[in-house]
Amino acid sequence: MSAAGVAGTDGRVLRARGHRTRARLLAAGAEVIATQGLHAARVDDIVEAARSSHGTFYLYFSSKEDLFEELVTEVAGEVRTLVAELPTVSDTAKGRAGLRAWLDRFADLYEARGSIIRAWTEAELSGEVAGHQGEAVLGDLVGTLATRLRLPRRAGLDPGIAALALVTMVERLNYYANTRQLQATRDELLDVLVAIFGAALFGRDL
Amino acid sequence: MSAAGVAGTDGRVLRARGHRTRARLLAAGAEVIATQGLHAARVDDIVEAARSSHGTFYLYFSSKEDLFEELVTEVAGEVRTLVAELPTVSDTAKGRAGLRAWLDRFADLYEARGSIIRAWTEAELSGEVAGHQGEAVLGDLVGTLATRLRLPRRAGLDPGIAALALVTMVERLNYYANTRQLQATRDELLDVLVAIFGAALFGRDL
Amino acid sequence: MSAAGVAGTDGRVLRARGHRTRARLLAAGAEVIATQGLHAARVDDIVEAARSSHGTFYLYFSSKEDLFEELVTEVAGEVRTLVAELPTVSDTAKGRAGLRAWLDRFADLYEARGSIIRAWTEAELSGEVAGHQGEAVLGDLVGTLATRLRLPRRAGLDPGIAALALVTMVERLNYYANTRQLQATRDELLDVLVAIFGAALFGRDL
Amino acid sequence: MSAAGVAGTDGRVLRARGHRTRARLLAAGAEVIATQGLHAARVDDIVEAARSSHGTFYLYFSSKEDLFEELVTEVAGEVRTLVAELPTVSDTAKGRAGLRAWLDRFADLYEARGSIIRAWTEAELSGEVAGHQGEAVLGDLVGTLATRLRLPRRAGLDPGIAALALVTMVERLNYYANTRQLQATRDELLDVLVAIFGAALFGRDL
DNA sequence: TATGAATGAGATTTCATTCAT
DNA sequence: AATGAATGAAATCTCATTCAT
Repeated sequence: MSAAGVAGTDGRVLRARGHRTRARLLAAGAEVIATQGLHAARVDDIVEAARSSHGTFYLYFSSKEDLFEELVTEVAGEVRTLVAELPTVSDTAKGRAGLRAWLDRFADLYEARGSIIRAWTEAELSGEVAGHQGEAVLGDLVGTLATRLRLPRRAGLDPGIAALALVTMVERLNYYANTRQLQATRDELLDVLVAIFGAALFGRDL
Repeated sequence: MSAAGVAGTDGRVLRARGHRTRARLLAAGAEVIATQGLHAARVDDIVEAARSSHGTFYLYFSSKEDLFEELVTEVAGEVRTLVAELPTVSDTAKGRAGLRAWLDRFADLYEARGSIIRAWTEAELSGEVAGHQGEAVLGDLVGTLATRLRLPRRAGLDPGIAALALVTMVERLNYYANTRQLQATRDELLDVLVAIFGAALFGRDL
Repeated sequence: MSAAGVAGTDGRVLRARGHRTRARLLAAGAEVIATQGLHAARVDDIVEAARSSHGTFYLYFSSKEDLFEELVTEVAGEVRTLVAELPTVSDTAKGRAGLRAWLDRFADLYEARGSIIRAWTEAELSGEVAGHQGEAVLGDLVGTLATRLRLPRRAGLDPGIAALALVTMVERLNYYANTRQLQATRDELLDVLVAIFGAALFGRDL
Repeated sequence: MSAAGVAGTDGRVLRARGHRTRARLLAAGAEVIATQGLHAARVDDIVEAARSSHGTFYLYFSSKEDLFEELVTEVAGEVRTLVAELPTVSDTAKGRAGLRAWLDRFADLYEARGSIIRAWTEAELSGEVAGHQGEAVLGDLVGTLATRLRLPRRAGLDPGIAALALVTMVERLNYYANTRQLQATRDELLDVLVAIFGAALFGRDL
């Protein structure tokens, strides 16, 4: 989406200043939601963090949900991009290194955007936001994994379920690492994920 | 907790009718929270579902959060009981059968109580409820798993992290199964979980 | 009012047990009002203090105000009795001693009943209770004082106003003494009151 | 306090319109509290009297008590100013005239602000408001009186108690005059007060 | 005569959104 | 393009009073 294409609520095409203000509000929204959670985040907090005002907020977003969906769309794009770059994983040193590198990038993304991802999951579940980008992105990720990871078929397992199992494991482990409920270094985290992936994929030792 | 020991907000000991009303409110609370989420659930909805009134609600609970914590304590007890019964898993048919049976019971519990567990996780994270039973129960589960599953040490992996990874996988897979984002039979679910556990624990093929 | 004449809300004549319960509620009401003030005093507190119940409360009093008015009537009677015993004050040692003794009894009464008297004043003023016994009792006291104290007429002063001035001084000084805003012994209190009365009445030195 | 320094609940600096609204709410609050008393005064009444709304009310005050404390601070300032201007009273025509003039100003202040003063006294006593400005102001007044009135020491009276006695007399007499429980002209009121003060201070005839 | 459960009107407070400048 | 004042619907919680036993 090019900057020129972004418009305010009423469809006006925005000038430079407008873009900056809009971006400030988005960033403030992300920050406030990360800190306080989606529900506790009040428009008041967001405009204060953005050093803006209520009136201005509604100049750029039609509602609080609107801003949130915008954030989700942003993050969904980033996730899709990352998913597209998931390497085909083979049972070689190179294959493992590629997987580890990819999981490292995922961890980076989660560190930066995890709060949005979490809020998004919760919100979609409770039906508080309209779209269902979440399911789509998740389905995308699971589908790609199921394909690229070449999960063995011989055991009669559903590769979709297995892929989902592994995906959620990755997501949750990053979640706990970011919420400080898990004290672990990035390397320890990746060690465990790669080991379990490896065992699941190639039947290797843990 | 014997019935005689349960009391209203002000410490009164309740009679039979009181107990019934209180139980009705708890059940209604669980149902409404399951359906709408903790935030969207209004006291209004709960008392309506319980065919009771605001005044009565506050006779038994000091706030919506109070009722919720009560529910959480209930569920936490059930989870702890189940955790205590986690078998030691060995690489035998019997060991796998024991694990599968336990995961089946976990799935049952999650089916019945998952909505509370989810709301609880979210609420604790955003600091909306006082206690931290969630972390304690999770730590309990992870610790028990790390011990009983005899995760291999030779790979230099942190057993705590590995146990957490497996636990979250179990929890999330049940989550998606219950929220209908995952269409899978109970058997398909257990197949995948047992397979990944087996691979992680004993280095076997998926 | 004889015990036999006291009845419950519905006009029933009460038996011994009923009388005791009613008395317990009255005493509890006085205590709670003294401690927490009229507004903060909830029926809940009163019945708890009386080790009774809501249902029982409304068996004896038609409302919270009803109990309060009963208390006021009681106190009003005590005040009237005391007022009736106000001695004629002459400018002699005996006259002063009589005045001092009477003020001492007033202080006793205020110590015991001041909280009711205060609540009563406030409530009547804000129109929260129906009756106007307060004004009547005050008028009675002022009238009696104006007569018995033989306030000098020659200065052209209105004896009613002067009597009111002195009465309020007595009431407020006791008030501050009882609310601990004034740290004074009973003797210091009486010294000041007698001195100012004396000066006002007989033009003597303070 | 300059207008620029006054802010809403959240510390925003207000513009002209905001100041007007805030002032309207304060005035309405004073009026409603005067009429109905602190307890009976509902936020609803206040915003209606101010032709404003609930939301606006809480934009400027964090609660009903907050508004009330603001009023009290205002009045406390006025009382302190008046107290500071209490003249040293000597036993001369000029001294009496000065005292009378001061009592006249006190009566004016009480006429305008008495309702606040009364509510304030009651509220502080029952612990419904946080501050204890009342005791401080009263102590101030009593201390100043005790000093400036040169109450005779020879009688062995505590000047603090005597000053308090006189102060309360002034306050209460104004109170009864304003609540229409005392029908008296301003002059009659002042006559009595000056006379009793004079008698107390200089041992003169009433 | 006593009890305690149940009620619901009414009060306070919050906050997304709109309005006026 | 920006601001901040104003709004009011909706949610929580209290408590005097009534009901059922």
